[in-house]
Amino acid sequence: MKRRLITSALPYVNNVPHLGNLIQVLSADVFARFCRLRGYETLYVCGTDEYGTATETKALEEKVSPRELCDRFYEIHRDIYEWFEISFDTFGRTSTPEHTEITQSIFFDLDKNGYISSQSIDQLYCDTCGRFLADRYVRGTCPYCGYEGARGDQCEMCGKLLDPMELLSPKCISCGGTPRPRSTKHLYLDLPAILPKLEAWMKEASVRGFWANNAIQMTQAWIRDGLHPRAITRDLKWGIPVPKEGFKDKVFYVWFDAPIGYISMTARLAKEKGFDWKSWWQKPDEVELFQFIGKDNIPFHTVIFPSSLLGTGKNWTMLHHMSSTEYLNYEAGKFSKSKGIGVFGNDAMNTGIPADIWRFYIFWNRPETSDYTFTWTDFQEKVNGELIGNLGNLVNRTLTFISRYYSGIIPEGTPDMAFWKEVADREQEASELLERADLRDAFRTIFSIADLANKRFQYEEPWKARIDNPQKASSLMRDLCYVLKDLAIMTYPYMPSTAKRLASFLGIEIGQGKLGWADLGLKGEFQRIKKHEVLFNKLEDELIASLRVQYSGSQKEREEKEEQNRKNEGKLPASIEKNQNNRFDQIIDLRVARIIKIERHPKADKLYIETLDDGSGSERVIISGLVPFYREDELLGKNIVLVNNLKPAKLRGIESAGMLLAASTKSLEGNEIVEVLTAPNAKPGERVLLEGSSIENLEETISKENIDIETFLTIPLYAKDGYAWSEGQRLMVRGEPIRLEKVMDGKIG
RNA sequence: GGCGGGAUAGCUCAGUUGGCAGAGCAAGCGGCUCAUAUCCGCUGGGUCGUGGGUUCAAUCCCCUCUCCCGCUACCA
Repeated sequence: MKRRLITSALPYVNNVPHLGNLIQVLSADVFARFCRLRGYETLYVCGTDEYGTATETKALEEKVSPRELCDRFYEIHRDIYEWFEISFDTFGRTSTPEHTEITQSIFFDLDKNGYISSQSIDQLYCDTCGRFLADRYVRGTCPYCGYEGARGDQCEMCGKLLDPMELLSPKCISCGGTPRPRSTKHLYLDLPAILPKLEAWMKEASVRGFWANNAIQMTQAWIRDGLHPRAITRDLKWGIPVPKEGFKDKVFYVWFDAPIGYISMTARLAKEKGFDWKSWWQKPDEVELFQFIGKDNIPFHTVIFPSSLLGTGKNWTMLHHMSSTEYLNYEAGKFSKSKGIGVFGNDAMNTGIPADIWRFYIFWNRPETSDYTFTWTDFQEKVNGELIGNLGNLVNRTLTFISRYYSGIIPEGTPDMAFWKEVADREQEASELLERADLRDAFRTIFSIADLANKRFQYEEPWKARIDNPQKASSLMRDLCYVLKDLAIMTYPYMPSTAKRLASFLGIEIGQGKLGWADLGLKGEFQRIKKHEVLFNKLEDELIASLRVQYSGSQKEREEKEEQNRKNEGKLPASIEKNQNNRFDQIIDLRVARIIKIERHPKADKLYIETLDDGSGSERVIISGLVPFYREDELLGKNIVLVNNLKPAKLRGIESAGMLLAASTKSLEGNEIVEVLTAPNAKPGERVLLEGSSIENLEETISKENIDIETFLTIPLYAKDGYAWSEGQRLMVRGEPIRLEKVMDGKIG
């Protein structure tokens, strides 16, 4: 029986985990608890991933050291996981001496074996601080709007995305000095060179370790699309120093050191407890490594980390089973930290709903094969229906019955072997599923045993039988007590507190040295019920309704939801159309502009760089992917339709301040036809409006803010009958509709 | 545009050596009453996204298309 080394994805330190993030940690916890109960020697390792730009920047903003910031967030994480009763053997962190030591030694081995190369790139360097500056560490004057405090990656005033190199009079934000461009060298992990080893390993390991389907697919896609050398160093302070001549002022890139955290956290625990970490991590014949992650993390665990280990030439304990889940979504959309959407760990704690209820819901619906949507209604239904209605009710009705009619003494009787055969079959099935870390199916199988018991309770009608046929009723109640014992054991990995309470009702205990997986079935003797009470209280409508409001998205989204509801009720389609037009008016600012200069993008095949006269007096540059469809001279001098308030974006290193509109369709032969919208009779700067709009009220309603491309794309624009349309109205300039010649019908974008 | 994933009952989702399509919840009906208005039984409900192909037989295998989600890009 191999020992089991279990890890869950290391949470990045400066975020508070939400329910979606918690799935990994909880999943590994269930698996670890199961393994211990079944007698496997088990080690569950997790901890915070702390190094990197994000932490360093946030610390700088809050004027604390990265260490202090991490200390604070480490506690937040630890408290949340503690509340959820995660049974880590260790919950460590990556900012430890052990981590540095092991990361560096892995690097030494890789370097020694020739898997490390180097390459130079240009970045801003601050002489005073003596270091290269990450994008966000530079501020200067925005070359577009003149704002003096623009950040290196984006100007907060005009919203333009920037390259730190284009800032006028750039300043280092920590010392105020003037940085200058300087070439810097970085180290690369030569993944292509390790590929043969990786492929050989992956081919076998994925089958033997019955990886989740998404892990196999994604890994194969990565390998198929070609691996490139990956930079493993960064010009930062908050990280592990690179122990190589010429790179001493650099640190390792987080993705390189983070997975090594699994190892170093084990090493730190080993030091405390007095064992050798290598007895876990360099014993592939004795140890199986199970890793629990989300699908976004797959390539790091199946390609990059294994490559790092294989490249050392040492005999590492490699990934055995990959349990990678899909996403948990929230109500209408996604869980999102930045937008504050969803239920976070601390929210769950504040609801007053016990951890085991959350654990129940997470596992009942664990997104194993496809995304799953958390809704409050669903939460309430599943908890009240399954957890309370099925399991809770079985416990309560059984124990109440025994205490009322048998004075709490568990009656003698003869087991119903047909019933126990069925129970044993399902227990066997659940065990097998758990061995494969199919946590959801195993959980549901366990509940099906409670369901079976409820059915028998109902069918045998002990409330009648205890008078007509006392022997039958006694035997039934005795069997049910044994079922409750089994349920207590089997639900222990999933809902430890609840399982312990249930066990205590029966006067038994679960855990190491107590009852475990081997005690399933008709084993042990019962005397009497110690006590009993309801396991959970129902989730009331009022509570759920108030939580839904409390944790719903932004105000704006709530309004949209209401609008959706109105739409579903099928009210007043006319007014909705009107709404859409208002939306068009409020969001999009279209202007005529003349192309006064056009050239090819030096680093792209399909892109033109167009300089425009947009009537504002100053020139404006946009990029368009029109090379396959137009020659330069066909476009030069044309009056095009410009999206005036689109957020700028970089294309192949050059910024585009807006976009022109073009219609496209497919010819009968399947070739793409593209036609730029033009307004030959208009002047640059003139507004393009929807038919029927008057310019006076539009000037008032138009948003001054730039919109992003996603927002823009929510406005339907299309070509029909040789005109450009939006929501049933034509686009007009100077009172004339915009005409198309080549693309009579098609999309506009 | 590329890659990946999805589309199955009103809702959330299962469904692999291809064989008349499933669960739970919701809806309707009936029963029981030990139990937290719970539990048990029955019923209704789906052209398995579109159009082709392979096959005696396709939700499943192959191709086309449409729509949705994620990532990504020389979309802007």
